[in-house]
Amino acid sequence: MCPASNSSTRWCPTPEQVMILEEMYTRGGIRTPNASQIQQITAYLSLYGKIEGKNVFYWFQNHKARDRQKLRKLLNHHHHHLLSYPDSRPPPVLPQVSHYSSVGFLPQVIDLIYGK
Amino acid sequence: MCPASNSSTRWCPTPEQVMILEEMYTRGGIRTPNASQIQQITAYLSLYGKIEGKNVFYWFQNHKARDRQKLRKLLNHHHHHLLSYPDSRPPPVLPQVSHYSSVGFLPQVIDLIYGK
DNA sequence: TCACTATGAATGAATG
DNA sequence: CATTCATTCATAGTGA
Repeated sequence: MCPASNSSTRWCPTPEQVMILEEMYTRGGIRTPNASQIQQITAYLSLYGKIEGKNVFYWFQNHKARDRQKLRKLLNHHHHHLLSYPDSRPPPVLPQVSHYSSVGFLPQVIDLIYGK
Repeated sequence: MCPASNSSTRWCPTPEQVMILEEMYTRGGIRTPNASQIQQITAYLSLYGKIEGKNVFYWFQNHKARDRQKLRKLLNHHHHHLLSYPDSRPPPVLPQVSHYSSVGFLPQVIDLIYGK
């Protein structure tokens, strides 16, 4: 979020800018805008506040990366499998890790702690 | 501390979880666990209380970052004149484009948003 | 209630 | 693109 007193050096998008960016991402399907797209988007968003091309560039990169991040989004809820979800659930790209046997995984954690 | 009955929004690690995490950090040397490590750690720590993968992820990120931060300030205190600003890096790789016509670009952005 | 600290969470910016 | 780093926001806990 953007503090009122922005003494920061990094870009701080306004709510409108975020809204538009997300709209472009979700509804527009934009993932990796090219140079001219970035330029146009930047020009448009600058109507709502200071912004540069690199901000747009990074925003899409980060958004896409975190959208499908194996961390935080997929690592989390292990199986909320079938629960009356009529639609297509998010891609189960679960970082399929070894099923640890009830006897096997504890030692693995020990290894994690003390190095292997 | 963690309240027994938490209506909290954010993760509140139990003392055991913190202890184990710090053990992994210091003795195990774990700094940035990968996806499968995070999974295993999460599974193990869930024996001591509710926890998700992202909590583990963030815990290590923060712990490492604050270690660096501490070290940085320490170094800064000793020779603060030598410490460089974080922004002394090469300019971001920017798809720099020239110019857009002030009349023509807005409709194009609309197209970008809603598809063309 | 306010000030302050520790720390979980988030995200912009980079790097390789 | 994935991964990591730096910095900031947000909030629980605490003391006065």
